[in-house]
Amino acid sequence: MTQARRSYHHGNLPAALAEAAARLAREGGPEAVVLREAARQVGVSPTAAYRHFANHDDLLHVVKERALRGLAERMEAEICAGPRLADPAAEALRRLRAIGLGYVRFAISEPGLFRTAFCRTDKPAGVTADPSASRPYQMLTEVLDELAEHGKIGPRRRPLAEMAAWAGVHGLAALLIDGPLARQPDDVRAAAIERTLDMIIAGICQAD
Amino acid sequence: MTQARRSYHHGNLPAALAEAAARLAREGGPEAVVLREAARQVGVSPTAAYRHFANHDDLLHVVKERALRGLAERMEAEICAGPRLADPAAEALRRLRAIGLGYVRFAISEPGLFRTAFCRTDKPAGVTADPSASRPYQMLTEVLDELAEHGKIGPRRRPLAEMAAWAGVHGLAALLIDGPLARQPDDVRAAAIERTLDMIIAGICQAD
DNA sequence: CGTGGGATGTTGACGCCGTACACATTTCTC
DNA sequence: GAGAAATGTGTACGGCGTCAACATCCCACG
Repeated sequence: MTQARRSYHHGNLPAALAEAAARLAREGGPEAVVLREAARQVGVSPTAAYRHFANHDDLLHVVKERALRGLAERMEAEICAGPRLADPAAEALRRLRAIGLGYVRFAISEPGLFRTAFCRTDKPAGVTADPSASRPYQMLTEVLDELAEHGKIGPRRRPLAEMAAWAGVHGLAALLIDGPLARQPDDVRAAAIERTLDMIIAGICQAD
Repeated sequence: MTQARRSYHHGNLPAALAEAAARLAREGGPEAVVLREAARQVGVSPTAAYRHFANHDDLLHVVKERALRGLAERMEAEICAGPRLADPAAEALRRLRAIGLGYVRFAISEPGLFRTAFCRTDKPAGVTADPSASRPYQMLTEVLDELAEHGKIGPRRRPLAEMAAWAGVHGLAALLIDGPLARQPDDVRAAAIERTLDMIIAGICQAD
């Protein structure tokens, strides 16, 4: 936590502000990222933020990038968590499932950050902030390529398979944190996750 | 369009405000729904709105319900558009696809309203505003039941199939209007829609 | 018919927000 | 060590949601 500073200068205001803003996003989603409140928590005047962020949207954008990074890390963790399988096709399937599971688990455990990761900002997603340029997306592509090699995905169906898979898990996450599944008991939610991941895998893995 | 009123009393302020707010949502999404602006467009003082809406969130909630109704209508229209097929299983599949198509087409043609339909509001979705209580959802359930009857969906896989299908189209819509697919040429977007609907149908229709 | 009360709309104010501008302080560089 | 560049402050403006007090209108009841 940030404590009262001794000198006129803060020392590392950009990082401190970003951290405070990220905390706000974590607890209340993108709407809760309020520049003045972040400055308040850091113990600095509101206008000080403008030395390091162009405007409110810029600050939000930084938090968004951070949230996307958190999502990516969660997904990677989920992939590494499971045991590697000997059969390459089975291993690819395991990874595909793990990627999806990491996605929705992050959404569930950090709904505020998840919503911030996909909130609209004026500034377009930069290289770092575009999920389709991130490491998990690369891994998804690799996994799908492997499945195609092993004949699990027909060549005509291979293109855009990442988008279809992404759509599935993203929608699932949305239903879980904001939609009708948010108000369901845990066992129902878990079953819905299983059912949807099954749908994605079966729907992705088709011959032509 | 609303024109200057003649008398002190407006005549139908609630409807006029809701309409103005809906217009704002249509053009700028939920963030654009600002009470004062709606009042301005109707030609009334900001506080007049408080005679008819508890607060800003209440107004937004009304627009949200309206947007959900628009989505439902679009889906129904899409179902009715196509030719009825003789084979009942094929007909059910056609409807399933039409439901999904209506969903994403509404999102594409009315992104502001679509985002408003699923934006967070303090007030929980009432009976009218809960999509899972709406007519299209009922139709989705019916279609899935039919597919189950005709053996296209295994009994163990039938439960929660609506959630899986919903997740798929909802995520697809999100990717199309805010995500990476938003910045793609039309042919890529169309292909992504096809690919994802295929995934959903194939993923839903599985034996146990 | 007229009058009084409830419904409806207005004015003014408050505190919050993002943000611009001028100024103060510190730190860095030559 | 002096000036320049970087960093933080104070003040102010307009916009927002919202409240309290007041104005206007309409209608129901005597």
